[in-house]
Order: sequence, then structure tokens, then C-alpha cells
Amino acid sequence: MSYTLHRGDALTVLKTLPDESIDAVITDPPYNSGGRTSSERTSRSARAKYVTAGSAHDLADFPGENRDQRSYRSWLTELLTESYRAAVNHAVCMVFSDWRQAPTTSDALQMAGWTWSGTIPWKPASRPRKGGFKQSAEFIAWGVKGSLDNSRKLYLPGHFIASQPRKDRVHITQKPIEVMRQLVRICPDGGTVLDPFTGSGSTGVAAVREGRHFLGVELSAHYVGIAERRLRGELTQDDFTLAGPEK
Amino acid sequence: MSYTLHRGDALTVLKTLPDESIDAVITDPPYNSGGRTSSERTSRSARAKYVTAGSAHDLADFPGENRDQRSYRSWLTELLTESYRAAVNHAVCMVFSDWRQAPTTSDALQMAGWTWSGTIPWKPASRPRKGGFKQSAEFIAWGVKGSLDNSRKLYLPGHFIASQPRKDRVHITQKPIEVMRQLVRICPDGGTVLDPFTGSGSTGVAAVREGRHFLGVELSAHYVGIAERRLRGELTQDDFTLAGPEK
DNA sequence: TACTGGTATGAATCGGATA
DNA sequence: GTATCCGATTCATACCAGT
Repeated sequence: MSYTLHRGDALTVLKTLPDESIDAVITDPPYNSGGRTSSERTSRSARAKYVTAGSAHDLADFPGENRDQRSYRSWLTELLTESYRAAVNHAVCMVFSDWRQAPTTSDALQMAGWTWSGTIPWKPASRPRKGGFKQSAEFIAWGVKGSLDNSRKLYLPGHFIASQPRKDRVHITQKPIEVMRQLVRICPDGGTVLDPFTGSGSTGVAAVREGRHFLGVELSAHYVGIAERRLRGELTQDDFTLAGPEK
Repeated sequence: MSYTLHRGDALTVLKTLPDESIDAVITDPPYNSGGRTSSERTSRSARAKYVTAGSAHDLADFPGENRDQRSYRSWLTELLTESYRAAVNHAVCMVFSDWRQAPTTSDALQMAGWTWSGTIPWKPASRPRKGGFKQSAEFIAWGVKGSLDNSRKLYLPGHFIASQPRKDRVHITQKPIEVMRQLVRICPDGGTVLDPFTGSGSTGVAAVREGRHFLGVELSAHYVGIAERRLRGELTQDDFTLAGPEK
């Protein structure tokens, strides 16, 4: 398996991809939630919005959390449109969002041409909420280019229960590898998974482990470095596993 | 605890309710999903859509399943607007939907004036899907009139896992009582829960069991009869429980 | 290895003070 | 009134250390 990482703006890089070169898109864009007023949403950094005051960890901030709702929708639509162009027929696109952005996300998915086929909840640990229901779920909107490939003997779950990695976490929104490994199976074996918002590269790690190629784009040099290191580690480990028979 | 059932059109009945007479709205409107084309959605009856072909059971059809998406939104908005008017400050409104209607549902909730505060997934049993992700979740969009009452020491879960009742089921979309019992707790003790689409009356049964009053509306005479019977059973049972100390 | 008890923390939320 | 900042809050769960 191989991986390619681009440091740069997602949309700019996507435009350079050839048609029908991607077999699945799995990504977690910076969605612009959090905060009560529009200015709070657009002016505060991701860390300021999402990290509990007093939290001891010191994870780096990430860019892209400054769009208002309308611009988020059109930006995401354009991005998914380019992904659609670069995808093969039967390709699946999966986009993470929180509850606030879920409707906007499925709108953008459809506006970009994908056939919206479902919304999958997954449950990270979360805080309780006094006087009401705790918000314990996040969502993955998924869609297909054309129709699902019914010839594959593939049955994937419709919801995931897992929590964020706590140890060795390098990104505020890092996803558990076990969940990502399930998701990348939607990509045919040996195909290429695209993640325009690579972050710390969990999608890539999962893809490589599951025998898929990975194509990642990330704006922040800090995170490109981290993703590169993690992915290189995977390949080295693979080679090692191949070389020595034990375990 | 007491209950009131109206046989009639939801909107018509809602308009007759006095202002600020309702403490919570919990309902499962007939949403128009299923079917890939708008004509498929609007022409097939609820039974045809939701009941497995060849299934032997004989649940009655229910009305209201023939709206297209736009008209569904405006109809639901009007309905939720009337509910909003009839609700007290801090009242919570919860609306069930499937994944397809979830964005429309949160739109309507907000258009009606409620402050959308979250989307809760709940998982009924479902069939796997070849070549992709199983669609195992349905959603409850919830919102508040004004703001949540933070003085209550109430902490409710953010997702529910339960399967639809199989035995003793009297309505196609009947919800498990255990889930409904959790939901009705959002209504203050002794308050009144409104369900404009009572169906077989599960919301009412849960409300009565949890010590809330219930106000239900149902168009179908068939289901009003069933709901009435179930609710009367609850009260009788309550009386019995009160009379005899054992269990 | 399996259990147990202590501790840290979360893609938040809320009220209130300040500018 | 709006924007911004600050700090208190809440408990299920993962993690750790110790038996």
C-alpha cells in the first residue's frame, strides 16, 4: 500500500486530480459550529470553542473554523463537487459533522451530485447537559456516485460506538482508528481513499492497514508533519511484519 | 394522572388549544419517506412502504402519507408553530423522523420558533444493506421554547438503543415504551405532554406511567379506539397499584 | 489476568462581567 | 444591544495503579 500527502488548500489540490481516480472519499472537514452568536462561531479558534477550559492537554489548533453557515455550505459544496468529479462510478463519499451542521452537510453532498444514502451516528464520549438531553452523537452523512455496487459482499454497521483516543492523541478531533477501519472498507480492496482534510492522518492509517491506497491533503504544516510520521510508521511496521514471521 | 384524546385533524385541534397550556410536545408525524421518486412516495400507502412484502401481520394503514417534501415542510412548520403557541416558556418539543426527513424536520422546528437544541439518534432493529452501511438509526430533533430550564436536576441520555415492539404491536411505527418513558421526563412532573399524532398512544402510556398528563390528537378513528383502550388500561392498572400495596 | 477504586476530561454550554 | 472574554459546571467513560 502507498500514501501520498499534499500540503496545501484542499480545493486547490482537488482541482489538480484527474477524473475518476478516486474510489472513496472519507473526510472530517472543519465544521463551523460552537458558540452562541455568529461572531463567536467565526471569530473564535477551534481550541477556544471546543476545548474545555482547564483541560491539561496542549494540542495544536486547526485552521478553517471561520466560515459562517452560508459560506460553509457553498465551500463544502464546491469541495464535494470536485471530489465527485475525481471519483469513479459507484464511489462512496462520507462526511463527518456534528448535529448542528448535519442538515447543511447532507445538502452540500446532494448539491455536489452525490446521491445521499444515509446518515450514520457515532458516539464519542461527551458531557452531560443539565435540564435536557446530552448531545452524545456525531454524524456521518454518506452518499454514492451513481448507485451502490451491489455485487460486493459487504455489510457494514449502521452506527458506531467508540470514544476518542485519549492516549497518544495528537489532534483535537482525532477519530478512533477502529471506527475508521470499518469506514474505509467501503472502498474496494486496493482502491484509493481520498481525505481532503487529513489532520493527523487517522483516515490514512486506517486505509493503509486495510490495504487501501491513501491520498491526503492538509493545510497545516504542523499536521502534515504528524500525518507523515504516522503513515510512515505504518508502512515500516508493515514491512517489518512481512519480514519477520513472529506476530 | 389524566389523559384527553381528540379524534380529528391535528392542526384543527391544535388551533383550539389555549396559549401556554402545554409543557412538552413529543410526536412522531407521518413523514413521507420511502420510495425513491416523488410519485412513489406520494402514491404508495404507508402500509405498502413500511410493511415488508409478504409479511403476515395485519396492521391498519394510517393517513397523512401523501405529501411531497416541500408541502411536508410547510405543513409540519404550521403544526409546530401552533404547538409553540400552546407551549409554556422552557417547554421542549421532540419530533421523530427518519434520516431522509431529518434536515426538513430541524428546519421546520426552527421555522416554527423553537430553538433547535440537538438531534438524538435511536436505533430500532433493521435489515443490513448489501454493499454499504446499514441504515439502523432514526432521529429525534428536539428544541426549546426560549431556553432550557437549568434549575431542574435532570440529565437525560443522548441516544437510545431499543428495538421496536414486535409482540402486541398495534401500529406500524409504534415506539418502545421504555424509550418513550425516558423522553417524557423532559416534561416537568405533573405537566402536560401533547402528541398531535397519537397513533396507538405509546407517548400517552409513557406519560401516564411517568406521572404526566397527556393530551393526544389522532385522525384515525381506528387508532383513537386503540389508544383509548391502552390509556384506560394504564389508569385502571394505576388505580389497582395504588389500592394494593404489593408490587 | 481480572477486578476495583481513584482521577482526569470531553468538536460544550451557560451565565455574567466587560468592552 | 452586540461582541468578547472568563469561569463554573456536569457525569459517563477511559485510563491508571494497585490488589
